[in-house]
Amino acid sequence: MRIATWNVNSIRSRIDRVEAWLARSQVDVLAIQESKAKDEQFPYDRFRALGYQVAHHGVSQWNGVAIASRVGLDDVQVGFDGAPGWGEPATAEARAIGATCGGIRMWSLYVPNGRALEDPHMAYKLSWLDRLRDQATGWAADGTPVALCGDWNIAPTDDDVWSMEYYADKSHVSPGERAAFHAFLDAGFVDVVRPHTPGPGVYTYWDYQRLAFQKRRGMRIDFVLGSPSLAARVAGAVIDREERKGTGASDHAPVVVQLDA
DNA sequence: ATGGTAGCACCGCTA
Repeated sequence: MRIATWNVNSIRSRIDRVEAWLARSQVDVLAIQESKAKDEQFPYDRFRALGYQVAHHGVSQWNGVAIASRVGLDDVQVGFDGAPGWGEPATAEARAIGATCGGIRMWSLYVPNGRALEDPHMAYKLSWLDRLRDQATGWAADGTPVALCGDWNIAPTDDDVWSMEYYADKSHVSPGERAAFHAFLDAGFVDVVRPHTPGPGVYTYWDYQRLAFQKRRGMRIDFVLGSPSLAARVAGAVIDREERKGTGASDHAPVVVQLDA
């Protein structure tokens, strides 16, 4: 079985590329982030035509998460208990959806950006991650294979950014964010991609600006964190940077994990 | 050459 995660940066503008990528990548389950669509705008039919069931959660033009599966899709959960909201008044954003696909408890996660170190969005990001870790620990407690897939908006080590000088005073690399990410590892989750895609200089995201992709100026911020029983089944992983090329690409590359059996 | 992109919805916001 093959699972993947991809921040598509608008499903409506990217659907042709997503369709073509599914056809050639042959993934069984795809966690999608940043659909930038409400449920009624999501192109369900395009996925169905390829043999995938889809669960999508989108409430505005921002955020939006989905799971597409051709190995079953059951027990869909929108959001997670205790997830903090944003705005005034604080309301839950469309940043998490879970479903059981082929025996794997899949989660598509779009972690809040943080924006800047002193921005209120940073506290929201850290709180959101703390609550997620608390919940995810419970999901995996009985040995269920859990895959926390998504855009984490954190570069956990210096090797995960093209320049620490550039990011020194910016979000994504701060000690607080890295601690929030590391807390998942402490809870038993494993970055199942890194052993198969060693760095430095290996990224999943490149800004659209300043020819970042061509200059190899990226960040590794998209991850599949597996519970121990999932991690034990990982046979390989790739970051499909070919998909970042050409006109009409998302600014994120898909990340694919091959599982035994 | 000291700026550059992209997407959505609206003329700014988010990334």
